Amino acid sequence: MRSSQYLLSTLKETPSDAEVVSHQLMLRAGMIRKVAAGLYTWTPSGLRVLRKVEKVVREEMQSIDALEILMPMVQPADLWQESGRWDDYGPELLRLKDRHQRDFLLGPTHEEIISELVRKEVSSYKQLPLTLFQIQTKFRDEIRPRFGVMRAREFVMKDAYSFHLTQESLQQSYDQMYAAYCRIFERLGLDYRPVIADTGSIGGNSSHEFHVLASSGEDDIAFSDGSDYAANVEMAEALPPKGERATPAMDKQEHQVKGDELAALLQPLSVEAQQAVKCFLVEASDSVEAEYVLLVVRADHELNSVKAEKLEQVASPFNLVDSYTTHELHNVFLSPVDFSGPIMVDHAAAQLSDFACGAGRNGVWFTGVNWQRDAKITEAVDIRNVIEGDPSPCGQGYLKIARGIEVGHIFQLGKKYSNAMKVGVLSETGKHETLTMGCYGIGVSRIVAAAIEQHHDDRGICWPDNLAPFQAVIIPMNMHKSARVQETAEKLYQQLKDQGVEVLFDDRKERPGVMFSDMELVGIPHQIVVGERNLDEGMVEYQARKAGDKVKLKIEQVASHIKDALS
RNA sequence: CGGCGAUUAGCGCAGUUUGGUAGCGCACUUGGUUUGGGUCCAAGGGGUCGCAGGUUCAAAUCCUGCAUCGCCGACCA
Repeated sequence: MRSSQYLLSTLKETPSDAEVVSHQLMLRAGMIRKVAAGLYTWTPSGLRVLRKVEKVVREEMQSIDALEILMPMVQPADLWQESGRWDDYGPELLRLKDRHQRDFLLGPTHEEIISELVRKEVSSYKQLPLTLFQIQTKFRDEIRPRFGVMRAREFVMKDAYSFHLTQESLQQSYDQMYAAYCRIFERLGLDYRPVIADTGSIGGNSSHEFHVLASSGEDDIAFSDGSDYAANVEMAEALPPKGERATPAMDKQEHQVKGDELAALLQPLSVEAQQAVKCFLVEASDSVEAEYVLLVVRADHELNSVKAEKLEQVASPFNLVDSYTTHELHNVFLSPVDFSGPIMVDHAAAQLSDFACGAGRNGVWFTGVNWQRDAKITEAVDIRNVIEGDPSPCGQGYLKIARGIEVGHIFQLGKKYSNAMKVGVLSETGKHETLTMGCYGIGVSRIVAAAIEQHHDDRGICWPDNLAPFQAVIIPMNMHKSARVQETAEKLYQQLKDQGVEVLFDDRKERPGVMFSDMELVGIPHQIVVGERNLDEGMVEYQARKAGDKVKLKIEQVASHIKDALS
């Protein structure tokens, strides 16, 4: 490709609404342009990269015999009514009507459509196991789209679905998919971690997320410094502290306090946050007689609502109740003392003695409170977020916490959808069996942003070879004044093209500085500079975008040198 | 959904307090100059100042409503 015939729309200035570096660079390098909140047009350079990601994903899916299909983005409501998700899904689901006033939706995911396909097309156990995938545009009406294509409303996703007669078969496909995902992220040159994950609203049993480690990530990942253990903080287990609770040494005392901020309130009491607890009022589930459940964690810890929601006593969906609206009591004064309903106490808080807590009256706190004597514990449970330095639940090492960008997620769905949508086959014994399912997603467009988060410097993007929009670029110095330079550049361009190298020939009538900075911004990994300076010796200059040091090459060596660098 | 803020040329912004001819930098076009790291000079094109209504002799500027976008929070794969 000649840059004079290419749309190379680079920007010097950073658009003001781009916060994270990948968003800034994608705009500056002319990869995407915003159409509306969370909606982007992929321009030629951006699309080239997106297609590279798709290519790797597609190849690895094919390598485990997953079959590619393409399902519609617009889906009829009746299938979603059948699975129950028409009602379960919130405003994130964009619903629309056709001209006959029939209900449709823009697909955020495709379990219903694939279930509909498989129940019609697959009728015998002999056709199993079966894995199908597609690379499709999804739509989720995110509350707050941000960070460019990292969290867009419309995005490209690879989604795969597998169908099995037995759990063992599902486990087998799940393991294959897990391995394929590892190969994909390795080939894409990403620093990633598979982590134990929450199954979220899609439901099911086992689940792993694949995270690209980056400070701009939106998820906290906890991982052990002594083993391979890694989990989303939502899921990472906080081990109960060892040892016995100390015996009470203080009497319960009442204190008038000012303000309603925990830290400010503790200071005059001379109580450390580790020696105090905070309480949360949540709706109780039907299995409990009380209306509310009280959740208690140590004041320096954070409540983990994913864990709390899984408690039998707590209503799902998790609903935090504002005690001010219910009892005219500010949340900070909620108290386990004299609370009538179930009191679920985090292990660390349950370990405390002589601690401080709210008194159940506005403006009053207790010190010297002790469990059993002053307040009951219904059950000690794990309902807090782990923090850095906690012992790893795997038993080896301590936890560290890093930010991650979720780029892949695999689930063992079980029979959630196949039951609801009656997906089954006749087994060997002639009996009807409901299938068990797995589903496996990769955020294809998000990967583009994630890769930039990991591969950039102050001049622009530094693409790994497998992702770069072009593999090599030829930058001629003053070609429009020098016939020799032009001739050599043209010759190299032809040679590289003939060898199948994706090469950009910067034949614009621009000053060298402009070309250098544009090509570095766009991030083309291999640069050839053709200039009068070296032509007398029959040489040109080679520079790798990442390493940066310049090497002189004989003109004849260029093509093979680039080929070697790429392999 | 709640709080805050923004909306003026393709991009980044000034002008709004105190109403009176629409500005700057980058980008773009033309000519010249320069040529191994975003040259320099000159000339030029491009705007219903987000939309609608109101006040006024006169509104980018004051008032009202709406829309869009962003940030923080809550929520959510």
